[in-house]
Amino acid sequence: MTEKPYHHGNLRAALLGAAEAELAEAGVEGFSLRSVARRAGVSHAAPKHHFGDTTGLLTALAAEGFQAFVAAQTAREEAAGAHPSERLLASGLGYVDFACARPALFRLIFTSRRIDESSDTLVEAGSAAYLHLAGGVAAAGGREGDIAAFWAMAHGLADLMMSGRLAQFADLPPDERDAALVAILRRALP
Amino acid sequence: MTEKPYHHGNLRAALLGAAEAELAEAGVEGFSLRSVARRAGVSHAAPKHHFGDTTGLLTALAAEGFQAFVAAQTAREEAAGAHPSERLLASGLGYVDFACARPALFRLIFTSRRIDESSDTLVEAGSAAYLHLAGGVAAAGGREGDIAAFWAMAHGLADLMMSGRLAQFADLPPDERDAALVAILRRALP
DNA sequence: CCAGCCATCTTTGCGCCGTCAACTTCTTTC
DNA sequence: GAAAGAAGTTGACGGCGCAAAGATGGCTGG
Repeated sequence: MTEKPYHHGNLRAALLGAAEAELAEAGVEGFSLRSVARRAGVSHAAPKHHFGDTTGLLTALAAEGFQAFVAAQTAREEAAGAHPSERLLASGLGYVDFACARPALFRLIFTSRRIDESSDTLVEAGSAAYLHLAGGVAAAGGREGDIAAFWAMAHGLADLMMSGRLAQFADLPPDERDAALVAILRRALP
Repeated sequence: MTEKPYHHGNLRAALLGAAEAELAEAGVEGFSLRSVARRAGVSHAAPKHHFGDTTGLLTALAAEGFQAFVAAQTAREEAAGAHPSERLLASGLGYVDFACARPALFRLIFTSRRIDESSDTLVEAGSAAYLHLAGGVAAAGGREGDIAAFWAMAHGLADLMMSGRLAQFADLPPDERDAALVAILRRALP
């Protein structure tokens, strides 16, 4: 019955979980390190040892976010057929999925000034995400310029969907929504 | 020799200017109302009377931002020819121009949770921006679905360019850069 | 087995921040 | 020309990020 052991045991993971919850509720702007600590049931200075400061925590969260971001794309790809173009389109749907499901994390990753862009783990995770996309485009017969085109289209759709600016699609039933998005994504295909 | 008159005279405008400078330097995350007041040379509580709170100030700034955003697009359109499709493509370049020239304002407008989305002036300014885009797409022979496609492409390019993720284009000389962007935007044309 | 080391967490303190309330100064209006 | 109200200031409050120093307890070498 260790009610409140002095040592948490797995505080790092608990803080990351609390941080994402905090991020989802308060957004990057309202993010508070002390609030995260309260969520995890520890003192307000406890995060320091694991992450240094707010930037450190958010950077670690962003690195994890990139992995989940790629996973969302992969999940869609695996549900698609074997045709490379279809898989790339599915990947685009996964891109949008992630943005809509975890908007605060999406924003943190792509537009926050509160993360350390030079962090090794973050750079690595971000590069992996880019390589995943570039690989998909290449498999679909795309060349260098096609990467930017498909990326921009998928990213634009994701960002607008996430911020509720394409309500016309958001209100559709899932399969129709996906079909509408694919019809647009297809324009950016190689 | 009114060294420091008690009444500023045009504090509202001065605060808006200081706020954009603050935004550009500190970003939405690091934005500080007190710092804005210091920039304008007034007491820390002076903004209250004009904008209420931080959200009020940022919301007013965002509304102005939307107008500048449309202006950036219009400037490009007027430099383009008379052909509707070319004008729409030029508008897309203006979209990207604005994002790159005033990234913090772009972020404030599109992805900040720190503005009052229900503000009348903001909604009006945002609607005007949307209608401008929709009008351009319609003039180019586009239908309902084409709006989302072109918007997403322009927005995605703008967001990625702004955050330095398309360095391949950013490093190009202006005309080549524009040509590369137009080549991509063209895919989203009706 | 136990002594000490070290990672982990808490407490305390500092300055900055946003917001509010009360006050002062100026302008406008009747 | 005085009252009324608009425009700024001052002071206070709690919350925040961060740093330093203390408390706790797991772990390792003897």
